[in-house]
Amino acid sequence: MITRFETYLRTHTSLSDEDIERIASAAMPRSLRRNELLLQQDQVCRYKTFIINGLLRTFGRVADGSEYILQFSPENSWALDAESYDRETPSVFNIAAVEQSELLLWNKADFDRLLTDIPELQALSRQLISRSNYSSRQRLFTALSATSEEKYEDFTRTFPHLLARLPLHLIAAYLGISLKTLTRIRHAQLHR
Amino acid sequence: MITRFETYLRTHTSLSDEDIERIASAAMPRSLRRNELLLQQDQVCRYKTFIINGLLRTFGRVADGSEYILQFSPENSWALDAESYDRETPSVFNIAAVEQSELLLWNKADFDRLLTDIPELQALSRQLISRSNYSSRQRLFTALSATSEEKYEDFTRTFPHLLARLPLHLIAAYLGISLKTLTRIRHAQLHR
DNA sequence: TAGAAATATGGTCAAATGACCACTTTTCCC
DNA sequence: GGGAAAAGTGGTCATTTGACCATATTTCTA
Repeated sequence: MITRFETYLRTHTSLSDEDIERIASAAMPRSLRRNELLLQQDQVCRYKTFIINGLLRTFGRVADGSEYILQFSPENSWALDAESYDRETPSVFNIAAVEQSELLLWNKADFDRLLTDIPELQALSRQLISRSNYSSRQRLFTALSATSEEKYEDFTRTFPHLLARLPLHLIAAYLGISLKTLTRIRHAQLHR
Repeated sequence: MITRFETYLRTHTSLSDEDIERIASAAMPRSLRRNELLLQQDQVCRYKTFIINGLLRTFGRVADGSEYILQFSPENSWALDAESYDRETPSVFNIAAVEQSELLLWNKADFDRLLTDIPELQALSRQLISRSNYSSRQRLFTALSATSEEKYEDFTRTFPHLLARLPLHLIAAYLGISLKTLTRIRHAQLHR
C-alpha cells in the first residue's frame, strides 16, 4: 500500500531511499468509504493527502444545497484545501470519496518539517502547486468562455480515464451545468 | 513615480531602505496607452509587472474573436502570465491597458536574483501568489455555481472601486455573461 | 437474492440568455 | 472644437437552459 506511494515518489523525483522511507513513514494511512467525507466545510484542513487508490472530489455547496465540484483527485494525486491548510482557517469546501479510497495523510507540522529538511520534496511540492494553479486558471477561462457542449468535450478530452468512473450528475456538477443539459448534449452526440 | 512603488514595499514589508532601493533600481519604467498591449498571446511573458497607476486586464480570446477577462490589475498590484513567465513558454493570454497606465517591469533573470538575495521579497512574492490562487479558486466556484445576477453582485461587492472605471462590456467579459444580460440585471435592480 | 437506492434518459413548460439591430449619449482624440 | 468612436440602453426573436416529473435500468447492500 505504502509501496504505491514510494513508487510514485521514485518516478517523479530522484529522492534517496532514505528520504523516501522517511516521508512515507511520517504518513498515516486512512481509508474512506464511498461518499465519506475527508474534510467538511467550516473545519480546518489539517492534512495533506495522497490518494493511493480510489477517487476524491473537492466541492462546495450553495445556499439551496446543490453542490459544485472544483476538482477530482484520482489515485497518484493529492487533495487538500490549500487555503484552509496553509492559513489554518475554516474551509469553505468539502472533500469526499467518490469511490472507496485508500489515502495517506500528513499533518502540517510533520510535512512542513519534511519540506525544510528535504529540498527535493519542496521542489516537487512547488511544481505540483504551480501546475495546479496553471490548470485552474485555464479551467476558469473555459468556465467563462465555453458553451456547455464545449465544456463537456473539453472534459472528455482532458480526463478520458475519469469518464467511465463518474456518474453523470458529478460530471455536470464539475462543469457547472445541469444534469438535464448534460444528457441533452450526450443525446445530440449520439445522433451524429 | 518609483516613489509610489517604494511606498508600496514599505507598507507591505519591513524591507530595508537599501533593499528597496535595489529592487526599485532594477525596474524598467514603461507607460501604456489605453488599449495598448503589454503581452500578446503566443509571446513569452518576459516581465514581472507592477502597476504604479492605471488599470490592466488579462484576457483570452476564443475562436470567434470574443474576449474573456481573467483578471483586472489596478495600481499597486501586479500583472503577469505566471505560466508563461515561469516556464518561458508562449502565453495563451493577453495583457492590455484599460486606462493609460504607468508600469515598472523586471525581467525574469533580474527578479530571480532579487528573490534569492532578498528573502523577504521572496516571502512577499509567495504571499501574493498564494492569495491570487485562493481567490481564483473562489472565483472558479462562483463561475460554476452562481447565476448571472449573483456574479454581478459578487463583483460589485468585491471590486466597488473598479465599477466606475470599467465600461460594462468589460465587466460582462469578466463575468462571462453577455452585455445584454448585464444591462438587464442593472435595469431590474433600478426598479427595486 | 430481494428490496432500496442510485443512475440515466426523456417530456414539457417557463425562464434566462444571447444574437442582431437600432438609437441616443458620452467620451476620446486629432 | 468637432468628428468619430465608444458606451449604454432597449426591442425582438430564437435558442439554450433549468425545474419538475416520470420511468426504466443498474448497482448496491442488508
